[in-house]
Amino acid sequence: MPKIVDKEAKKMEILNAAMQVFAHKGVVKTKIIDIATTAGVGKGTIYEYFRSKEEIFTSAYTYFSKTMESMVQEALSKEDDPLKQLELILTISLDAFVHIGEEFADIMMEFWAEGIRNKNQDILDVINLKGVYSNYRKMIQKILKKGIEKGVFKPMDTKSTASVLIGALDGVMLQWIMDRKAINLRKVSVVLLDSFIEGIRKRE
Amino acid sequence: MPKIVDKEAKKMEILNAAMQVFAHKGVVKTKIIDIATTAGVGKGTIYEYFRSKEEIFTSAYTYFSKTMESMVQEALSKEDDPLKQLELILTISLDAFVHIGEEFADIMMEFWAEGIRNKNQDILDVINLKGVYSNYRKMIQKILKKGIEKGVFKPMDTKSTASVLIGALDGVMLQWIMDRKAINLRKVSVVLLDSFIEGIRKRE
DNA sequence: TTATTATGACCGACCGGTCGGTATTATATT
DNA sequence: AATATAATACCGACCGGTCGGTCATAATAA
Repeated sequence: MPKIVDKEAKKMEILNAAMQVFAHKGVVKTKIIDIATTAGVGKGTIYEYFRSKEEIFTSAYTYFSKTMESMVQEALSKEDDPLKQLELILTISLDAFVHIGEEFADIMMEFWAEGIRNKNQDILDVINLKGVYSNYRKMIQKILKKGIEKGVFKPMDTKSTASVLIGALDGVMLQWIMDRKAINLRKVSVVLLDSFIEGIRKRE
Repeated sequence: MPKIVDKEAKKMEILNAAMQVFAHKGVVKTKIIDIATTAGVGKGTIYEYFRSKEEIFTSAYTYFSKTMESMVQEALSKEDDPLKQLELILTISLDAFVHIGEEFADIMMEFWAEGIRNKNQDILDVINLKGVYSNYRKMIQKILKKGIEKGVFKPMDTKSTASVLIGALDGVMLQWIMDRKAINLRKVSVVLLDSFIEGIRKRE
C-alpha cells in the first residue's frame, strides 16, 4: 500500500548533506533550505526525518564521533606497545584532519564551537557524554596505565595526563584551523609526540 | 554648543556591557537591545558608537586580547629564568580562567567559537593578527630560544614547540569549559607544566 | 534658537517550522 | 487487467516571530 522508501538510507543522505553544509557554512549560518537543496529534497521533507535543526546537529555529531572512535579503536587493536599506541592515536587524529580532508576538520570545529557557544546544557551533554572527549580520555588513560604497569612510563596521574594529551592535540588543531599558513601540522605533531613522550617515559 | 559627553568613555561603557552580555549569552544569542539595556542606553545610541554588531565584537576582542597580553608581559618582565617564565605564562593564563572568574573564560571561548564559526576572513584575521595567538607564540618562542642559549633547554624547533605548548594550554581549557566537573584544572596544569618541561629540558 | 546627542517605534529581510495538498505505489476489488 | 482505495512520501507556500539597522522626533546643552 505505501510507497516503499528506505527511510534509514534517506535519513543518512540528509545527514550527509547536513554535514557537508555545516562544514562549509557553519552551523548557525546553515539554513534548513540549504540542507534540503543539497540533499535534493524539499524543505518539508527534512522534517519528515528530523524534528528540528538541533536534532540534525546532534545526530550529525553522534554519527561523526562514532565513526571517529571506531577508526581509532580499530587501529589500536592491531598494536600492543603502549608507546606505539599513543603514537597511533595522535597520528590517526591528525591524519584525519590533514588527509581525509579539510571538510573533516571544519565540521569538527563546528561541533566544538557549537558546544562552546551553547549554554543550553543539552548540546553540551550530547558532546560530552556521547562525544569524543570522554571516550578518548578513557582510551588514553588505559594506554597510560598499561604503560606504567609494563614499566615503560613512569608513575603519573593518568587522568590528568590524558587530559593534557587530548588538550594538546585539540589545541594544535585549533591553531591550525585558525591560521593554516602559520602552522605546519606535520612538524608540530612530531614535536608534540616527542616532547610529550619524553616527558612521561621512564628513565634508567 | 555640543552636549558634553566623553565619547571615548561612553564607548568603553558600551563595550563593557557588550562583553558582559557576550560572556553571559554568547555572541549569536546576544541582541543589540541586550547590550543597549545593559549599558543603560537606547538601542539607537549603540549605533552612534559602533557601525554594526560585528564591529562591537571585533572591538571587544581587540580590547580583550590587549588586556590579556599586557598582563602577561607585565609579569614576564619581572622574571629572568626561562623555566620560570614558562611557568608564569601557564600560571597566569590558567589563573585568569580560574580566578578572575568564569566570565573571563566564557568570553574567551566566545571569541574562539566566533572565530571558528566565521568563515568570513575578516574576523579570523582580527583574531589571528591582533589576537592572542600570534603574540603568545612569539613570546613563548623567545623564551624557548633564550632557554636554549642558556643551556637550560635542549635544541628544538622553537616555533613548533611553542605551538604545542599553546595548544596544550588552550585544549585543556577547552575541555574544562566543556565539562568542568570532569577536569581538575589545577591538577592538570601541574601535569602539563611538569611533563612539558620534562620533555624539553636539557639533561646531563 | 541651534547644534548635538539620545531614543524607541518602525521597517524589511530572514528563517524555522507547519500544513494542506499532490504524487506515488501497493493492495483490494471488480 | 483495469480500477478503486488506502497508505505513505513529498513538497513549498505560508505563518508567526525575530532582529539588525534606520530615522523622525525629543531632549539637552550652548
